Amino acid sequence: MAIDPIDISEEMTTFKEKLLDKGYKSTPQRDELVKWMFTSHEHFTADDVTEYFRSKGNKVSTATVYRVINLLLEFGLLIQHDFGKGAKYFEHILGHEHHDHLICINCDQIIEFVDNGIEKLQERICKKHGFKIKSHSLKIFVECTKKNCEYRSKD
Amino acid sequence: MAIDPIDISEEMTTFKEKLLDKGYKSTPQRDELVKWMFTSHEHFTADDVTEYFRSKGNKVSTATVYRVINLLLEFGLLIQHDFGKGAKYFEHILGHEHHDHLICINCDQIIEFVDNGIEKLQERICKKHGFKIKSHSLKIFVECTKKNCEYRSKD
DNA sequence: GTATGTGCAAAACGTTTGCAAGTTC
DNA sequence: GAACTTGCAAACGTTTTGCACATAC
Repeated sequence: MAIDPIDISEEMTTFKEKLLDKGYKSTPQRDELVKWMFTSHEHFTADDVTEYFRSKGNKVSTATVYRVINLLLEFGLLIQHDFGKGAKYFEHILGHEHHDHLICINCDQIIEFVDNGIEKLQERICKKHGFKIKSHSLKIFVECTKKNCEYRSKD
Repeated sequence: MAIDPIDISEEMTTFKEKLLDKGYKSTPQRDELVKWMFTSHEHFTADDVTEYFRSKGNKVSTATVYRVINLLLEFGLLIQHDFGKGAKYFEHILGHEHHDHLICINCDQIIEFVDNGIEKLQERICKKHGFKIKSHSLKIFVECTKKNCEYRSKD
């Protein structure tokens, strides 16, 4: 799939500002990793990142990958998902309106969708219970229609 | 909190029938563990179970606890949740209509709620995308109002 | 020059598995 | 007694951490 390049220069600036703000330093590793994560069009795991850089011949240590991810989470520039597939999945927030996910229980397919009904529902429920909303996560587990996915459509 | 005892005898029978059905055997460990899980009014982790039995002086091995949990999941008598708190949480299905969760991001409080709007929403979305619904999970992350929970209400 | 970041290997965590000994049917 | 279950410890996959060395400011 062709990647239509997003302009991430503004967000890179935000990132660097946040770094300095907190007394952290700008390094080539952080730059490269953050650039990759901001440009990624998919949900990715820590391992995806490491593997990508390894395959390009640029070694990054797992530790650094996780440290950068945690930095971005702290800055609110990355969102974490738990799709029940073992590892955590991440996704940057650039130009993404809030969305939820359809997850195939058999294969790795994850589809995003947006539905305004949920936002209203969420507000209604939190108002009723008197809590302060921070975020929500709606996952609908489905069986998808990919050809390579029929293998467990028993029951 | 006083526990109002539920009658689980019917479900214990179901459990034993399913065991025999699949050529598995009934053992004292399974009985005790399943009884505890069916009687539990809370979401629990594998560790909660192990700890409970240890504290009572009845040793159970972690392996057996996990094996029983997986058995109940296989039988559809237990539901698994991922609340982003590290370990998996489990909950029996007895007398529980489907519900979703409010999760405090700071403390361990998890509140259940029922809202019919979600069911309709779920159907609408799956119909639109042409997938077969298996289940859904709506989690609303909030900050709760427990006294022991104010400690991270900054930002 | 000091504080912070990196990479490595080791540890930590929740969960699963191989195997010898014990139980159930 | 054949098949299944248990408990232990070892293995697992993901994520974190301690530490010596390297880098940014």
